Amino acid sequence: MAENAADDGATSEGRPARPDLAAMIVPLGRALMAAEQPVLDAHGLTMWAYTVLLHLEETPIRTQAALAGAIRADKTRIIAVLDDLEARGLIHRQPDPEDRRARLLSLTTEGRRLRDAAQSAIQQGEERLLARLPAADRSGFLRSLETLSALPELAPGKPERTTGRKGPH
Amino acid sequence: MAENAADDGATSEGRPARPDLAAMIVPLGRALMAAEQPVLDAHGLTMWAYTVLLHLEETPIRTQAALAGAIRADKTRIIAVLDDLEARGLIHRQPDPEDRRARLLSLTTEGRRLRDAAQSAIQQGEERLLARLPAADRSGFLRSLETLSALPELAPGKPERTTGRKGPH
DNA sequence: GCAGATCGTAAGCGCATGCCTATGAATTCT
DNA sequence: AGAATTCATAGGCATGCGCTTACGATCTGC
Repeated sequence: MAENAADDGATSEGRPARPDLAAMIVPLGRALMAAEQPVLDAHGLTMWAYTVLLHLEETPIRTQAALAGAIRADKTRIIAVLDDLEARGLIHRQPDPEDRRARLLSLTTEGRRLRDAAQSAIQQGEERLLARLPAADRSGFLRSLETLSALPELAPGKPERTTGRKGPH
Repeated sequence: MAENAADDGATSEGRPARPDLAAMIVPLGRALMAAEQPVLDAHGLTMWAYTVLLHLEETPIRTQAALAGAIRADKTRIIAVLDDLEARGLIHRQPDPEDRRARLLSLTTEGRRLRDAAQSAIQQGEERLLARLPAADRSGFLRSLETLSALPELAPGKPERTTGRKGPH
């Protein structure tokens, strides 16, 4: 295993020993989203709505702007989503007594129930994929994902100035 | 290892032991793409162009339609990309002598050089990310990615009927 | 040789999205 | 009190994309 880079990365600058991370991960994400779609449809949720439900539970969110930032959505774009979720009794949107400009967002019991049901079904489908991995790699894979997801340089940062999407990935 | 799901998935249907795969992978892919962008800019390549260069080398592609399918692009959309790449001497686009409707696509030496340079730079950046993973997990992570990428159910399949993008991820 | 299918190309439609601006309500600073 | 800021909301603009249609050139089957 000289500079031929057997399982080493492309550190040696030659032709790559592996595909680009993005070239593997982005399509993977695409496929996962595609797999989610039917489940979400079955639960009457859009991807945005599901994302909102997920993030409302995970961290205490106070302002809609904060929520929008957290899920990388436009502040003005989640309004309709929230309107819908509220109308269906899945979330509460009460004016903050401390700062009546803001609307306090929280899940209703019904919302939590739906979120749990959808997420459970989704993760069940994902497990079918993970089952394809050698058991030895599986937990490491998940651990690695969680590690990378927590990295600061992966944080939303700041979309510096792009209109709409960019590339194929 | 009861139903409490320590490192097990959400098979037991309760609150999830981990975030959704998509919720971790999609942002990761987004971040990777964002990290690629400056490198591509520096090499004078768009994401589409880079993707084309990558796929032209990897598998012998004969028709533009096949290429478009392989990179999940619209047949009509890569034309401009190919025009540009050809004009810059990075690819050849000769009419197939066997079927003069088709254009044979191939990388020029210059194209291969640029592709190698860009990919090398990109993977170098990716290595910095991978370095954050415990060495024990790293190779397994990459192996898992390659495994999952090769899965048939992750293959482009067929975008069944979506207009533009869909969700937040 | 003619009909139908295929390839590359061009042009247009519709859609989802991000960004910007404006408006009104409420808060904070001076 | 008045000015500046923040929040939620609404509307409009521009972009990137997928899909469809159309067209000419070409290949294939009859």
